[in-house]
Amino acid sequence: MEHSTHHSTENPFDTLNEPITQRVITGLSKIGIALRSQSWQGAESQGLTPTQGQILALLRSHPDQGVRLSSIAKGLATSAPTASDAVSSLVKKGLVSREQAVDDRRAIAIRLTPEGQKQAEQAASWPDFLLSAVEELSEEEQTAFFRGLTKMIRKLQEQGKIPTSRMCVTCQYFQANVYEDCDRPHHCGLVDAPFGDRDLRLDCPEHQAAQP
Amino acid sequence: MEHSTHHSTENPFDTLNEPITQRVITGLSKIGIALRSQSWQGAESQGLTPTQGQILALLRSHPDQGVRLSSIAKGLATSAPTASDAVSSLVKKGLVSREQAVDDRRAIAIRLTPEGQKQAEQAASWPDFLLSAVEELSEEEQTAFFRGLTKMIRKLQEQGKIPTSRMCVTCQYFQANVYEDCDRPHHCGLVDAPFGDRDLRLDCPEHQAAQP
DNA sequence: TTCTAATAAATAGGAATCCTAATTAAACTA
DNA sequence: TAGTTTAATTAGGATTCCTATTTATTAGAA
Repeated sequence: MEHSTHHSTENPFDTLNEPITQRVITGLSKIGIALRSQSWQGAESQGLTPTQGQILALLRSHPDQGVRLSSIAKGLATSAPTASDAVSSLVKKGLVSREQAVDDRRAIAIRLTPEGQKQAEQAASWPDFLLSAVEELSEEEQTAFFRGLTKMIRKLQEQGKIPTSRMCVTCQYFQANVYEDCDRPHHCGLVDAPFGDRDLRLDCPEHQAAQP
Repeated sequence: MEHSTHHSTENPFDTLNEPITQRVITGLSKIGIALRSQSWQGAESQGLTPTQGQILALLRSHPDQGVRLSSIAKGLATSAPTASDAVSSLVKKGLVSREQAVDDRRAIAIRLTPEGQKQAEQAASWPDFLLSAVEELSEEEQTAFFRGLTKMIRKLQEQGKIPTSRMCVTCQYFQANVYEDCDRPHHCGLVDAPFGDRDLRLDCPEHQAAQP
């Protein structure tokens, strides 16, 4: 009765407590509150709003070509008008340029200006207020936490509740669990090397979408 | 060279990848985007805004006495004016009442009306859109994830980056790691029973703040 | 006691967010 | 070519969000 039968019903917490799934959701909601309130603090110090800062950060992570307005709206999970407003503000501030897209004359290509480039650097780093909190976890805990996060994000993407991002697990170069090695069971066909859960990426520039 | 030296530098991901802490932060930011966009969807279907819905939910979890405006502002990590505006909207909609506080004539006591009671029920459940994502994790993964979440939230609270909530780990009834039992090492002095990480609460109505 | 902070909330004012609906222009498609 | 879809903007309205200010009340100090 000491080491093995712990999931018995004698534990008052089993009946008093909300299910753990519910408490995980509560916890994530609290992180959400922190993210919301800190996004204001981070952005305002730069004279930006959260949306504006997030647009700069998004442009920074897609440096190749100009980005469509619709991509921005999708990436931030806002409506097109909201994205358009924010881009207008950024143009007014000289951080971003609106250009004709070459391949579609309805569309625009949004790019960072040199000044925007600089600001984007800073804007992308506001979530680092979480760093010290993440560092409270041991390496193993971080890996486990990250794996859970990856699974959840993937599911949310499948459900259309979160913008799709360039994750390993949805990449054509990715082969899951092809090696015996517990630490590095996966294979990336692009760099042609094995890797593990803790190496998974959530937003890889080299991502090529796989067939579902 | 197969099972033990996995943290060698031969793994291209060790050098190519961002550190895992950074990717955890990226993942949490993505969850944050989901929370923001879904909070609109959840609230709008009720004719509310996210802030308004969150206020209803907060009032619901403090059913005893009327709640101060300042508590609401703190709990939602907004400024007092924002909270005041949202409360005014709720009063206009008949979901909430503003009363004189009995002990302090400057202060107000905010309460749910019967109609607000009903709406609060619904408003509190919008984060359940995460449920199916959390259920992607095994029981063990959920527990590990929850433990990580708890640690992070505690740290964020210490740093004042998140509103303090009524967590076990900051409660005077809580004694950490007093038992050998790995599954239930902690003790709750209120119900006088051992419990484990997966039973920890983030918002316990019986919470009594401990001395730091 | 009386004067002076400190606190609780509301108000003012302004920029931005957020939505839906409607508009304009261009690109597919039958 | 006509009709539909798509990309983006505009319009309009409620809300959010901030800081700074105002009013009332409480608490502390001389």
